[in-house]
Amino acid sequence: MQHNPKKINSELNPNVSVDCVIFGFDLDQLTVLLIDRGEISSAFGPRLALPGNLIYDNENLDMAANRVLDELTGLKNIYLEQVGAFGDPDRIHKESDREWLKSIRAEPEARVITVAYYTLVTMAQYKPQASSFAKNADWVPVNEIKELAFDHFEILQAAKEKLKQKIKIQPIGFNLLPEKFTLSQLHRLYESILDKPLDKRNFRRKIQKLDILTSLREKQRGVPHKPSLLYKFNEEKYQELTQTGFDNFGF
Amino acid sequence: MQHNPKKINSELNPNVSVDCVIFGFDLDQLTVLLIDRGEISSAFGPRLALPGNLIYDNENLDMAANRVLDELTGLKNIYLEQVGAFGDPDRIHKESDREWLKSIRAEPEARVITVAYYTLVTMAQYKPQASSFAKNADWVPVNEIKELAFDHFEILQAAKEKLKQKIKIQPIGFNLLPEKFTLSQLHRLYESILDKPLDKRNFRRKIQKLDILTSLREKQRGVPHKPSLLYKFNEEKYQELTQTGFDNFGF
DNA sequence: TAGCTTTGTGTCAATTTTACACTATCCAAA
DNA sequence: TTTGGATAGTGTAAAATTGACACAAAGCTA
Repeated sequence: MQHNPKKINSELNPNVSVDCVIFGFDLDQLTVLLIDRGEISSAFGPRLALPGNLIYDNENLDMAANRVLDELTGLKNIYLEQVGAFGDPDRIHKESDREWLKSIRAEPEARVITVAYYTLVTMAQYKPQASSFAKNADWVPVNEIKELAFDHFEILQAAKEKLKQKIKIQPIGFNLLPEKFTLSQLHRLYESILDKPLDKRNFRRKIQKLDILTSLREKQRGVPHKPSLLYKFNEEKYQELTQTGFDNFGF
Repeated sequence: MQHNPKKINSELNPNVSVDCVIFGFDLDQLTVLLIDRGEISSAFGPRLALPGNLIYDNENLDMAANRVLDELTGLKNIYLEQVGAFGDPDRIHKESDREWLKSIRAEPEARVITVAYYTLVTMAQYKPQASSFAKNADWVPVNEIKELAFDHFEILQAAKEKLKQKIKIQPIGFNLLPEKFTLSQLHRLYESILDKPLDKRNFRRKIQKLDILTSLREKQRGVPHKPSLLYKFNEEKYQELTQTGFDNFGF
C-alpha cells in the first residue's frame, strides 16, 4: 500500500508536540510526574510542567510520547493512553512561557498543538532522572498542584477525568501499586482517584469478587497496628479483565 | 495573561487537520456522513472519506472542525466531541491518497496529524450539501463501509467505540432521533450502537425509569401493524441527566 | 499492661437485573 | 369481511447486587 520511496525528513515538527501525564501513587495520594523548568521561568510563572516536547516528522505520536518522556525523565517503555489533543492558538503564548520557549525552541512563536498522553506507574519501579531541558523531574501530589506551564493544568484535569472514567471500566488502577500491597492501600487508591470515600466493607467485597487478587501468606511488618495481609495480582485474570472490561451499565 | 500583540498569521497549517465523524440514524441503522472525493481517486482507492481538512493557524481545533464540516457538507453549529489524534507518519501516503492530495493541497507531501471529532445528529434536521472539494456528501450505513480514504476507516472505528462507551454514561443517543419517535426506534438505535440485541421489555423499563421521555397522545400512522405511541424528550430532565451522567459502576 | 491504631469481617433490606410469552392493534390481501 | 402478517405493549418471579452499618482482633508504643 504505502510503497513510498520518498525520504521523509526527520526534523522536529514545529507545530506538534506531545505531553505526558504520568500518575503515581505514594500509598496515600495520587501524584504526577512533573519537570522543573528552572529559574528562567520563575520570575514570570510556574516552574513546573508536564514532560513534553515537539515530535519528529518520522515518528508516530505514541513513539514520540515515549521518546520525550524518556529524554526528560528517564522513564522508558511505558504504555501510554491518549487523553486528547489540545490546540488553543494561545496555549503557549503566556509571557512566562514564551520567555522559556525562546531558550529551548528553534521557532518559539510557532503555533503548537499538543497531544496529551497519560498512564499509571508504580512509583517504586520508576525513578525519574531529569535530563535535557528538565532541571529536575519529580512526583508531586496532584492535589497540591495549583498551576503549571502552558495549558498543562487543564491537561492534567482532563487526564484525571479520563482516569476516573477508566478505572470504573478496567482494573487499571493496579498499575499504581507495588507488587505486594494491602487491600487498604488499594482502597485508598480508589478513593483518591474517584475523589470520594468508599465504604470499606463494600469495597472489599466488590474487589474480591473480581477475582484478580491472590492473597499471599504474608503480613505487613513494622506497622504500629494490626498488620494487614499482603496481596498480589493474578496476572492472567487481570489481563482477561483488562480485555473484557467490567462493563457495568449493561443493558 | 496572554496579552500578546503579535499578529498570528492565519494561514493553513500544513501539519494539522481535523476530521469529523457525524453519526446519523435512519431509523433502522447507524449511518455516517461521508464525502465523495470524485473520480480522481477512484482508480486507486476508495472515493469516500470523512469530511476533514487542514486547520488555520489562528483557530482552535473545535472551531476548525466546525468550519471544515460546514465547508464540505453545509452542516453548521454542531457540538463535536473529540475522538483523539491520529498521527501515523504514513497515514496519508497511500498512493491513491497522494494523487488526490496533489489536487487539493499546497504541500501534499507534508506530514499531517489529524484530530478527529464525532457527534450525533438527527438526519432529518441536517441535509448535507457538498461543496469545496467534496463532490458529494451523503449518509452511508456504518455497517456497509469497508474502506475509506487515508486512515479514516480506523478513525471511524475509534469513533464508534467512543460512542459505545458514551451512550452507557449519557443519554446522548437521543440526538439521533427525530423530534417525535417511538420506543421501538429508540430501542433499535441502542441496539445498533451497542451492536447487540437488548431485551425489549427490560429496555423499555430502563428507559422509562430515566424519566426523560414525555409520552405524546399521538400514534404512528400508516404502518402495516399496530401503531406505536410517539414520544418526545423532556428537555429539562435530559439536560440535567447529561450533566450528571448516569454513573452506573459506582462504588 | 493499657491504650492507640488500623485490620478484617457479616447481615439484612432495598434495589436492580434477568429471563421469559401472550394479547392488542393496525394494514393488506384474499 | 375475514384472515394473516407484523409489530406494540405489558408483568412477574427468582437471582444478583447494592448500601448501610459495628465490633472484635492484632500489632506497636509508652
